[in-house]
Amino acid sequence: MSEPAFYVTTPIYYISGTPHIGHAYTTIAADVLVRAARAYGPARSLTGTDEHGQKVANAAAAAGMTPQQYVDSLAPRWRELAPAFDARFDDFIRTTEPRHAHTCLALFERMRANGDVYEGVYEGWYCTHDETFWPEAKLVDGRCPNPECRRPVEWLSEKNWFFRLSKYRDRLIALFRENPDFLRPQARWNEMMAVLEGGFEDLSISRSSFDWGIPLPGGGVLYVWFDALINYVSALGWPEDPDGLFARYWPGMHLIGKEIARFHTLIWPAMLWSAGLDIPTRVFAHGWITVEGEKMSKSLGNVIEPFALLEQFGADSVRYFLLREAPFGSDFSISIEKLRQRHNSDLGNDLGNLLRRSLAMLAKYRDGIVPEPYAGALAERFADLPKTVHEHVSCVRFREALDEIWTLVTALNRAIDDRKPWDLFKRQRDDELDALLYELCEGLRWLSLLLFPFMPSKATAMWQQLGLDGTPERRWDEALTWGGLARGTQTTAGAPLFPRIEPPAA
RNA sequence: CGCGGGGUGGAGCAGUCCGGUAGCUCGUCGGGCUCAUAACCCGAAGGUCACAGGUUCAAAUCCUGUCCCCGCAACCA
Repeated sequence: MSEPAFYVTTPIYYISGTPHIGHAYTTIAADVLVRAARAYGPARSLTGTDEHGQKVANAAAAAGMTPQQYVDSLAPRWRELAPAFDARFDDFIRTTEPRHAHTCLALFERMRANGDVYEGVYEGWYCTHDETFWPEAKLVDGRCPNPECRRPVEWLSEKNWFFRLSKYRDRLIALFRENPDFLRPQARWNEMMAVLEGGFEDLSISRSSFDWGIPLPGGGVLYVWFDALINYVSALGWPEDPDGLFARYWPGMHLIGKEIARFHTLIWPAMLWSAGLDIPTRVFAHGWITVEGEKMSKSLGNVIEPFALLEQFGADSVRYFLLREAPFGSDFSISIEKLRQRHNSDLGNDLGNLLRRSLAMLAKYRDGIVPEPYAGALAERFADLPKTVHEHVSCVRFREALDEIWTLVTALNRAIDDRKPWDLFKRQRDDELDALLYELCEGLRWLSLLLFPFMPSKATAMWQQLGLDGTPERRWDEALTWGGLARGTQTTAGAPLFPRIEPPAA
């Protein structure tokens, strides 16, 4: 049974920032989704960088570079992010690429032709230092409300292009009502409904006070957010679609952080409708990672650097922690100590040790050679596991998927204790011993396949210790049938999968 | 009356939408086992589900009110 082509995106990351654990989180989640989708059919993933806007232009100037030189110097560190976490993306888009500008202008023209783009005046109180328009009500004594600024503001007005967003309000409300799964989790859905039921004004979609952006005919540049959202379709080659990617993969789903739900679920669908395109299948807005319950921020100095974490724990342990620790969608807190505990306990003690003790016994009692296939109670009990795991992952319930997988880990560990292979060996109960050893190896093969989306390199290591060729990147409907591990396969116990990490000496 | 999230055994969290024996992980204590990364397995203790009212045969779950914590300027998933 094959499913329709699956397409998932991360947001494009704002290039002048520094990659932190939150970026890694979204990136990893998207990678797991796409890998799991591939177990059943074609799938494609996209990530990239958002490179326009005045902030970038100013930072470039401060660094003594042209904006293009500046973004070119920063792009590599964002490209490194996904591979560092074992996440493989099919495409990486930069908003400064010609293909992107091309799509943006085509979309802009399409919207204008449909009467949804008009010229108007954008004005308000502007703080030059913060480069921000402030609503009258926010001003403090007529000055910039930013406590660290408080400079006088000036009335600015510029002629800009506007998008008739208000026109789509009713249609958006209908979308949210009829398709509650369009935006998950529920808390974000409620929030956006509240926005829809409140005021809903047209959106200024161009800027004329600076020029680092996609130039529009007749002057000015596209507003960064307007430009940014379009990346999801420019990467597919819309509108010409020379490789057929758009036809095949759009619409897809967006994985985002909760703070940008508004752009992705209100503005973006309206833009697509305006241009006559399909809207995303769904948007999942995940929560924030906090440190000791507080938001990560530079000013608090509690930012967790993703690359430092990798050195200590390895990509797979970090991936596992982030997806197992909390239900996907809610905020949760991270700490080195928690990571260490999960690594030692779930991964080292439960999983890694299971592989090791099983293969050690197989080596000791049967020279490491897999015995005759045997299907008993375990085969029956876990027959539906692949389906269950796949359903959880498809619904972005990573934690629940891992919980399910762990029931197999626990069952195998328990089977060893209950049936005491060392005893069977002594008493020469060969059939019982063979049956158990087979179940352990076959169970481990299943674990390797099921865990591959979550922990690709450790799952592959398991696969190889089991004496199997290639990697556990297989179609689940074919590979996950009990008895797939062939008799006579030569296994080789290797180094511990997740070596214990001791706490820092007090 | 700005908006939103949250307050559940020692710690961290599910469960709350669709009321019906309060569950998971870690930690603690006791036992078992010896194949294994001092790992594994079994059992136990420990909670008036923030507080107060209300609805109900029945409320962590629904309604009302109160208290407390956290986000909502920038960086930013």
